[in-house]
Amino acid sequence: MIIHSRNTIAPERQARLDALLDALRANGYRLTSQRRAILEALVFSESHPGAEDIYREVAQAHPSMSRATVYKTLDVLRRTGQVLELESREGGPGNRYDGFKPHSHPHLVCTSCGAIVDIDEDPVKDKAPEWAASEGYQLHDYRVYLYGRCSRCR
Amino acid sequence: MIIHSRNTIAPERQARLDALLDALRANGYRLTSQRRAILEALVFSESHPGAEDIYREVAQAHPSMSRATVYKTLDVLRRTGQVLELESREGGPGNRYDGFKPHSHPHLVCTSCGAIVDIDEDPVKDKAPEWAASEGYQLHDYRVYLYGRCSRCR
DNA sequence: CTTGGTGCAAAGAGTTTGCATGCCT
DNA sequence: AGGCATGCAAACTCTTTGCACCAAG
Repeated sequence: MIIHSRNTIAPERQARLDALLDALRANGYRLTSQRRAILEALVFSESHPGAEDIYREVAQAHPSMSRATVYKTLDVLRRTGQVLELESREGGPGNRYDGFKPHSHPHLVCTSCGAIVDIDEDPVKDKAPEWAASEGYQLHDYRVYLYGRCSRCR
Repeated sequence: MIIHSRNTIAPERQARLDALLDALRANGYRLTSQRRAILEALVFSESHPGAEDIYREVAQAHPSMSRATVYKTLDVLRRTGQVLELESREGGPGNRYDGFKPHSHPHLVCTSCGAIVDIDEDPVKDKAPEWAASEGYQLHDYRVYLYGRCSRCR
């Protein structure tokens, strides 16, 4: 999977990267070169990469990079709410990550090639708290996955 | 996890079990005593059991039961569209299954104890095909998971 | 300097698979 | 009788963990 082709500069991605770095600093985490590389790969990817994708991308510049470091960094980001973890298995093995838009939003997953695209509309967002409350639950988060076949795979 | 307490007869569950048996027969699958037991555990459970829950329930009457048989039977049911597989990891490890209402519908998952309850409203159902089409995807299925803490866990 | 981070390897968990035996149809 | 189903164990994959070494602050 191609993480990104950084031919054109994406200012909003750069801003998001800065915000991520700030968030880690604010939480007392150290900014190692490995972490910077992982954050960069995450934020500049438009394909909702998996841990393995991030590892392969980052390992090019950091040959000694370990998968464990990728997982540990993803764990840090998850705990600080800076990455959205997609747990759907339908788009291939392993979890997928969104570091650019870390708030919950619906995703459309190709069950053939694993491509994932964001959906901008979200009818669940507003209703979810009521539903949860009516069952006595305190809502924390939610996920919406649509499964289908993308145009390229058909 | 308690699969079910069958003190009161649930006619709609029995009807669903019969439909499941018919579906397997219609697809040329053999009805072994193990399969019957697994289907029964699935259909009469109100807790969206995981594979391990089903195994433990069924193993009581079938001491030689294998986990592999549970997984293989779930695979048969999945392929024939007779069970809804919930892949969310937030409610504990392992997939969860709904054999009573095999059509997709939203679920509310307790991230503390893993309890899962059905949500009857579903604003995604109607909108999903449009969203998918607008991205060039052919929609097959979808999932909606709400995560929270149930009243007992708070 | 001090403490948290990294990288390696091994462990872990859930699920799948190969194969000999068994039993449904 | 024939062939799918079962059960055992091993394999597999993704992810987590323990620990010695290293580097950020």
